[in-house]
Formats: sequence, structure tokens, C-alpha cells
Amino acid sequence: MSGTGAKAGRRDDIVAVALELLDAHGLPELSMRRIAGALGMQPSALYWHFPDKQTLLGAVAADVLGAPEASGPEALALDLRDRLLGRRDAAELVSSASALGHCRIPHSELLRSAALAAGADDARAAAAASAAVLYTLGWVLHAQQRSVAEALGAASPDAPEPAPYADGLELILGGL
Amino acid sequence: MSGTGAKAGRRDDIVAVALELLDAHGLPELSMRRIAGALGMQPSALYWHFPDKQTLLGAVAADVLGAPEASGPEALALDLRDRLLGRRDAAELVSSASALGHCRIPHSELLRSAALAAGADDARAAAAASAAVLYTLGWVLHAQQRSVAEALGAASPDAPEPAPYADGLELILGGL
DNA sequence: ACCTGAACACCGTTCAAGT
DNA sequence: ACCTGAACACCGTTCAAGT
Repeated sequence: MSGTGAKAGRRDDIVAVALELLDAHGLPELSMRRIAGALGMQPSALYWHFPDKQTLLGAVAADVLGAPEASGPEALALDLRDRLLGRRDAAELVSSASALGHCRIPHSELLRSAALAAGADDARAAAAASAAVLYTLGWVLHAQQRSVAEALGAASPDAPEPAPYADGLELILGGL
Repeated sequence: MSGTGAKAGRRDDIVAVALELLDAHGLPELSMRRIAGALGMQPSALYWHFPDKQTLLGAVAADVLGAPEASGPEALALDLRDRLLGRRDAAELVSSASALGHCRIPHSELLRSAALAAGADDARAAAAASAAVLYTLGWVLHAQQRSVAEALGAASPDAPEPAPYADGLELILGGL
């Protein structure tokens, strides 16, 4: 599920188990000690495979993002949104891993190409791709943390309804 | 600097000192123990003023955001961007505090009103305001963590140049 | 009303040493 | 090559008790 597909190995076991723990308990509970515990090893053993926790989380984020196959700009943005929505706390994970340079979002480059193919010039394609990715990440981040906030009963009663995802995306990708 | 302006009080001292520590050492170093230490008090004393760390950070975030006075949509977006760029790690602070419901971004509502005043209908105004805020937060987040990453020498050499802020904003607010 | 002191249950990371 | 065991230097939070 992670690399370009090959002999699994201990490193991929670690990423797989981290993903399970993420789904089961969320990002705040995802500690090195818990990952190690779930694998029956010592926390220190993880440091043979990864230099630090951030790098390990980057590998998990890359797994969440996968290899998108969609080809139109809107389809790529929706693919990204759906992958993020599909896993617990994925927006926060990906957002911080990508900002820190520990994972790459393949949708970015694909979106840029798709915009070029649709006839946009270089600057316009780059702006649209970057805005679409940042908007999507932000939108899902907000949605996921909103849902955890109200699950905790801390439903701030005056919080305004977020605008629908598609409306914002349309503004960004509208001119194709 | 924080509330609507009144008798300071211990609570505002805490927020002010937290802001100084944020500027001086960054968000990862901003612990309850350090804030308390800088005030010459025990960490547990902070819990008389705030129920938990997230709430305290929410108050700090509100202080960073302030009370914007700009009135056009673009001016409001730029005001938000500049406030975030003006303080260390501010984008991450505000992004997570606002997503968790511990602070409000006043620019959101003002942007919506400004879009309405510029002739947009309700749905369009809401979409533009939300997209502009999410885009701005994401753009600055990326910029700030990029700069910390390369300060640490971890300058990922293949990281693509981010598109200029104004280009993306133009896509979102272009139709006024 | 506001704070101390001590404790609880954790963290990420390093490093010598084992196999 | 891969992992253990123990340690270091921290965390956020709770709570009885003080003034």
C-alpha cells in the first residue's frame, strides 16, 4: 500500500499499523510508544527505521494520499477531498506533514498539468492548482475538527455554517 | 491588547506573556510550564484562569487576529495575511484554534459582508469569504513552515515554488 | 479569589549493549 | 541488520492545601 509496491518489509508494517491506530484512535493518540506497543516492540526500535516522528508521520500521510488517477481539475480536487475525508484526522496529518516537507501531495502537480491541458497559461495553472489544494486542505481540516469538537459536546453554538465545498471550488476552478 | 480594552488583570498578563514567548521561541516551545515560569508562577496556577491549554491558545490567537478595520474584500484578506505573517507560527496557531472552535476569525464575517456590499448574492458571498479565509490560512501556514524547514537546513530541494498569494486570491475574489 | 506543591500518567529521543 | 532496556529531559492536568 505504500511505496511503488514491493517486498513489504518492517518499515511498511510500521506505517500500516500507524494507519490502523490513526483510524481507531485519532492523531492525538498516535504516539511512538503506542505504535511500538501495537507492533510488540520497544519505542526506540522505531528510530532504526525513521529518524524521527515527523518523518514517520510523513510516510503515513503519503499512504493516505496514494496515487490519484483522476484527470480533470475538479475530479482531482474531489479525489483529494474524499481521501482526506476518508480517514480520521487526515487533513491535519497531511497539512502539517506537507507544510513541513515530510510528504508531497501528488494532486498538486497533477492539478497544474490538468489546468494547463485545459488551456490555462502557466501562471494561471499554478495559481489554480495551489489555491485548490490549499482550499481543500483547509476545508476538510475545518470539517474534521468541527466534527470532533461537537463530538466532545463543545459545540460552539454561534459557529457559522461553513459554505459548501463545491461553491468555493467553483470560484477557483471556474474559468477552467 | 486583548479584550475590548479594560482593566488588564491577571488573565491578560498570561496572554501577553504567551505572545512574547511565541515570538521569541515559536509554538512548539510554548508550554504551560514555560508560560508559568515566565510569570513566576506554578503551571497549575494557569488552570485557575483557563480550563486547558487549547483555550489559552485560543485567547492568544484572538489577540493575534485583533480587530480588522479594512473594508474591501481584498483589503480584508490582505489584512489577515499580514497579521498572520507578522507573528511567528501564527498561521498554525490560528488555524488549529479556529478549527477547534477556540477562536473566531473576525475577517470571515467582515469578508462576507464586504462581498454582499460589492453586489454578490448570499451563496456567492459566503463561498468567497470562506474560500478566501481558508486559502489565506493555508498559504501562510505553508509559507511559515517552509521557512522553518529551511532554517533547519532541511530544505527539500525538489519542493515546488508556491504560487504568489495574490494570484490565488484573484481567482477567489475576481468577480468581486 | 488566586496560588503552591506534589503527584499522575504520560511524551520524544538517545544510546550502550545485545543478537 | 535490527532490536532491547534504561535513562534523560520533558509534557498537560488534577487536586488538596494554603492565604
